[in-house]
Amino acid sequence: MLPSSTVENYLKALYQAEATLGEKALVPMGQLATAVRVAPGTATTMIKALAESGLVKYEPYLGVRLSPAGTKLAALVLRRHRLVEQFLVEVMGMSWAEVHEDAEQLEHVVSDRLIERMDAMLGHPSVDPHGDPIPTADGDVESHQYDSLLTCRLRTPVKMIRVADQDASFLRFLEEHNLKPGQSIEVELRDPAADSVQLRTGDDHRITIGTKAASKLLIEVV
Amino acid sequence: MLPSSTVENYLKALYQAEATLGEKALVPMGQLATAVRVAPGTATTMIKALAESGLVKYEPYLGVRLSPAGTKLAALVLRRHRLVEQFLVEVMGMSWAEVHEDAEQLEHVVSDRLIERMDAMLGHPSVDPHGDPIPTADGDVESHQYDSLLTCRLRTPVKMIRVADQDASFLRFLEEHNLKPGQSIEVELRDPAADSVQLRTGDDHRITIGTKAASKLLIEVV
DNA sequence: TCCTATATTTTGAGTTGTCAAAATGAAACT
DNA sequence: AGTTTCATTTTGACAACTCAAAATATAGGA
Repeated sequence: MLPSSTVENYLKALYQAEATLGEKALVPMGQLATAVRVAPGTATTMIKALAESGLVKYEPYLGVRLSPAGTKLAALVLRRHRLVEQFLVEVMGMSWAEVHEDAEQLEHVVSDRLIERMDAMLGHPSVDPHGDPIPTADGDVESHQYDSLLTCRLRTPVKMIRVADQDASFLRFLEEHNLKPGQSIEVELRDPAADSVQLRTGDDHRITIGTKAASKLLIEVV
Repeated sequence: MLPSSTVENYLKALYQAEATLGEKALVPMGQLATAVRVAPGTATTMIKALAESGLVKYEPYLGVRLSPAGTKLAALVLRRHRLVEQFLVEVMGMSWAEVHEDAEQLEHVVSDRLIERMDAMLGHPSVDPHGDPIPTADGDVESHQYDSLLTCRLRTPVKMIRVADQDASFLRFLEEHNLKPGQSIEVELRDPAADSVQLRTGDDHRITIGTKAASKLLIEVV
């Protein structure tokens, strides 16, 4: 029984929620319902069905967690999503700000044959345009823990690795200021009162962004 | 109200049935049901709904015909299908025998933005890998009437234009014998008793095929 | 015309995924 | 402990799509 697009979306949402909530945590129903954009009761119904088929572990009133089988399936959906995004940017010349919506649809229909063809054309990339890691065909992911521009040391050169947000207008903003994976950056100042973070980019531009935005830009010390 | 994949498939099937049945003919329910692979009663139900929303004209017990609105919608589905096929062959290097299934899925989810990007990358092609014409973004198609290898004059050089069949194994057979659009061919002999047609191709190979196969190879006198 | 074969439609039912709103459980604050 | 608050689950209903099988219409032949 291959999973419907709907099921794939639930699994993907759980996978991503677990990634930010931490491994062992249960994902609360409300959060899941919000993520897949359905009413709370709908999520409950769906999750009970998924628990029935062994893709998740469901603890009534507490939350859900992916089973090993569910985790693998979710990783494969994410693999398709991210390879498609990389393909749309690298091969089709689209902007990284506009590929998410298309990938969201395509991830459910691209065949194995097609996805492996894309993978080969792209030279088996390890990350997508946003720096998100691409799971292997077996569902394995290399997961690192990165600091963000909110938590890294001041006045220390770092390199941008990943953007933890898919919002198109945010990505367009980043693109305009050349804030994409690979860019070198230094945090000059953080002002908690102003809720702001001042940056200097490798190409010597200065930008001030909010702390919430800063927390979404993941980096590595060079 | 944008049409579901299911509706798009019904419209597409009607469009193609009308193309082979002739313009004014009504498509019988049984034929439609077979084409979309559902039980006869299912097709009746669906068609009544489509008639309700003005996409088809339904004559109980006689058959269905696309309305102008339905025709346009169907042509756009076909445009997406054929551009995707051309893309899979030209850009992704897939065989023309294996692109149909993938295109069948992708045609329902590729966005306008993406399909126009493909169209541009391909240089606005007028036909797909099988020689089928690609409708414009307005839903206009250039439709020619071609002779086939079954009906053309004997011992007269002709050029292959189009294959009127998407069956993967048939296409693989054609590929093996270099029988694709553009190839020049001569019919040497037709043997009604043996139900066969003998060909000589431009690269000087001889092949004998059945009349049914021959009728699917559309040609033009050079 | 009558009868039969075939195509089509109707009926009753099932599946998947969804919602709104009522009911209930858990937690939190006096 | 009692009560309010919030999240979660239950309930009843609906929309889209499907089928099998019964009922009916049409067309063709005797």
